[in-house]
Amino acid sequence: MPSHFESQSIELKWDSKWDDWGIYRFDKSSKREETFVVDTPPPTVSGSLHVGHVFSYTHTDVVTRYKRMKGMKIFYPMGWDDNGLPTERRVQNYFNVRCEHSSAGPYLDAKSASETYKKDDPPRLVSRSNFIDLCLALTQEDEKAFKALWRRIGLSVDWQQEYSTIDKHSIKIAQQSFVDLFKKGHVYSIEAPTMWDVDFQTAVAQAELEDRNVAGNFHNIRFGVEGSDESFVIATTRPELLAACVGVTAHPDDERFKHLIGKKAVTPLFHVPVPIFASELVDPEKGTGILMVCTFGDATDVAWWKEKGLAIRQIFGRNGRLLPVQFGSSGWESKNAEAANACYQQISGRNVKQAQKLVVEMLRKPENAAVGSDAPLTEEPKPLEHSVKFYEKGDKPLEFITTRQWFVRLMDKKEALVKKGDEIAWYPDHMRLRYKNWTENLQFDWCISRQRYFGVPFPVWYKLDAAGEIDYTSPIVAEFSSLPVDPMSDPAPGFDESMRNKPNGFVGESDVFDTWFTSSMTPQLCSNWMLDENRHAQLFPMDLRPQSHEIIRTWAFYTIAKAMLHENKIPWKQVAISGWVLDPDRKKMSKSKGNVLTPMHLLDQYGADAVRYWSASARLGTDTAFDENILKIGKRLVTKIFNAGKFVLGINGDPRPVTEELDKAFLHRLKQVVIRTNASFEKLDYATALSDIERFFWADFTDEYLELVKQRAYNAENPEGRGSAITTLRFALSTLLRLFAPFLPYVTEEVWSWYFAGQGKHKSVHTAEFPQETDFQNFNAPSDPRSFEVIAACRSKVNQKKTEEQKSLGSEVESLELALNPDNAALLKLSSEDFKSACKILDLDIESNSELAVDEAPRIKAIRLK
RNA sequence: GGACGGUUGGCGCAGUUGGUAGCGCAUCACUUUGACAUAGUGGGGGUCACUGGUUCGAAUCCAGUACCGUCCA
Repeated sequence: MPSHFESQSIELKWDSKWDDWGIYRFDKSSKREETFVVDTPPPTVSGSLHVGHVFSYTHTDVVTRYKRMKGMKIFYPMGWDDNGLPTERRVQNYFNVRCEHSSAGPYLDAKSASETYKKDDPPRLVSRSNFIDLCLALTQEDEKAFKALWRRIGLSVDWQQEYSTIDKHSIKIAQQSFVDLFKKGHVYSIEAPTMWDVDFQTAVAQAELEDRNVAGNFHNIRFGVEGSDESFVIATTRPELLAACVGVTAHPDDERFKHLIGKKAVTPLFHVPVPIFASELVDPEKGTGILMVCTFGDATDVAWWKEKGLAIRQIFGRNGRLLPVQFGSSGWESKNAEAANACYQQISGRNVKQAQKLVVEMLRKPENAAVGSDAPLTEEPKPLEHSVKFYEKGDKPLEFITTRQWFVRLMDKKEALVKKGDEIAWYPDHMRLRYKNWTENLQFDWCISRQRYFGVPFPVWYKLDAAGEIDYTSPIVAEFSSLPVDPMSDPAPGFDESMRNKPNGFVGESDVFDTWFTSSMTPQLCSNWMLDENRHAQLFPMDLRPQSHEIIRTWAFYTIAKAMLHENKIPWKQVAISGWVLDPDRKKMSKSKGNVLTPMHLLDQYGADAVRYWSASARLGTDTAFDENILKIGKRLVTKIFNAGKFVLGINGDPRPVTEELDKAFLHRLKQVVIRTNASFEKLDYATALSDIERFFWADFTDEYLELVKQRAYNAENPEGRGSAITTLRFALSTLLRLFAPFLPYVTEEVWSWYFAGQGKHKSVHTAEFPQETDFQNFNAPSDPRSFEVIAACRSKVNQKKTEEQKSLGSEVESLELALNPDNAALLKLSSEDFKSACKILDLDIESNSELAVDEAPRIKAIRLK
């Protein structure tokens, strides 16, 4: 036996042995009911590694290891979420490259791209396929780092079930999903106002939005009323949209504006007549109580546009700059086109900020008024803070821009989706409310088109008419059998490649799927949905879905939606929500705050088991401030297990039947812990299980029982008593190692290997049976389970005395007269030899005293210390 | 503004169906005793955020308030 626990070498040793033995490999022949299937949310590999990863993935592993020891066949895959914008951004920065649809340059492989990298050079343009190759190359590097971490913390993943959300198989399943939804009528494409990020130049979905409070200004602007001298003042935070104004609205009950409803307003600067209508959505308290409706300031503008059939005046382009517009032409009527165009000339081509500044300047000029001779801006802009929608990864406010996008129809299925969520068991239960609230408040169908490159392509082409115009009304969708396809390089069915981009030919859909469109298929990616019926039946629905709470609206929601739309099923039976790791000041860790902790140095310093201990001591759903102290405690526990194992297995002698009252009473207590631990695990409450096991191990086993039984275990003159102790010690150690195994796989395996691996059929503790109540059926019950507590209380009394007298605990007691309640006295007599030897008492007199209550501590009547 | 979670010794947390407050860390004193000083023994430290209510009895149940956090608008 080694004298010290060297975590790093022991981790390496077992990681490679487990791999050789294949103990985590999935048994393909297992039946569904004996299989435990884990859906691992693949981490985004382009994100940085941090302790949060270790934290939540350990939770899954602990539960999975428990299930494995309970005899379940485990399916535990690992995936990498590669595709999507985060990877594109990382690749752009890492190699200093850019990609556009039309771009082409000399081909750069990853090696030459990094060798020729120069920070200050302008980005190098590469072709779409070149860019994708670079993305693939970099994600493969990132995967290696993640995989090394997963192995280091001992995740019991079956590495033969590894996948990436951008590999051929995943592309095929994701495209199958689209084709299936298309055939069922659940997807549609439409040209409509869509939330658009002007920097990334892509559409985004509701789930990717973030409300941010930003500083803005209320601008009060005077509008005219057509055919009169009358005027009124609207308030807006977005004066730059004045040229896009298509209406004016006030609350129907607002007496100030009632007489205007039905008339036409005239805008300043551009002199455009627009309808004035009433709407309940207007808050009369806000601003001036009357406001302008534009193409499109926000979601309410979109709603009014739809409801009132307003005009569309799109002034912002996809790059967030103002498009050229000709007032006086059709759709751009103006009462003074010349003045309007003169004003617009100044802002055309500008971005939002510049345009706003210029418009405000123009509004200060009286000659731009719609009516009267005062400046249209009636007072200085009033600063305010208001909430604005951003793409969660973006820096500029989103614009609503009219573009053609594919959508999954969800708005008509909210009720059914809520019902599906209720069929799933959520841990902790209150997390189901997050799902429910999100689903009920859904406002838009799911926009799944992204104008990006590194993603799964739509399996879609469009016909071109004789004039070369795209016909969007009857898209050509690939057949299942032809998948995967890339419509940008594969010709549409029925066409030859030479007909691409030609009149009467075809064009490929250049957009890719929202990354969630693929990520929401992880259960089906693993079960080979539509490709292997048996495997799908064996693995789907899955048992456990672990994830964190901020992605309930995305990952959980979309996955539930997909499973419902495809097969009207739930994707998993249980969802376990891990909390967040906060920094020591209870603040969320984020790159921008610079408070992100990486895990590797912690693993080096404390060992994988200690890091796992820290993770597993946090309950599901609870956010935890990072506390290095817990790692120290974990490391101490590992050392203690190592030493206790060394001690127990270092005692030689023949095991014999358990006959001693102390041993029986101790085993009885151990049995209670086993029962409680199983119950906790069944509720996925691994944290309570760990704390129960730990407390029992430390207090009852090492501090109490080991000390009490030590002398008897060494006593060759009492073979029965010694054999009883050895049986009890080994059984208890074996049980405790197995109880700890899901949490601390390395130290338990190490100690297990010294003795137990050679004894039974299990060379690894991780494939041994998890302890259960029936393990104890061959042991006789103690006379009274309380005898353990009674003897412990007596020992404590003697220890107290020795400590008071500043004696060592190993010092001898010449004589002791101890008074106990009569029942307790009888119990102590059953184990008085253990008591005497443990406390080094030479002469013991036990007095039965009926004045003492059963739960009262024993009383020292007389003691003589040596 | 809506929903959810939290508030227990200096710090981090447990407290299952209401019955005299627990654990770990830290702290103080002591002890090297056949695994472990990364240890052991003993001690000190809390009117369980606040206000009402139900009850013989409330950290626990009910109502409200305050503060912190998260999610959503």
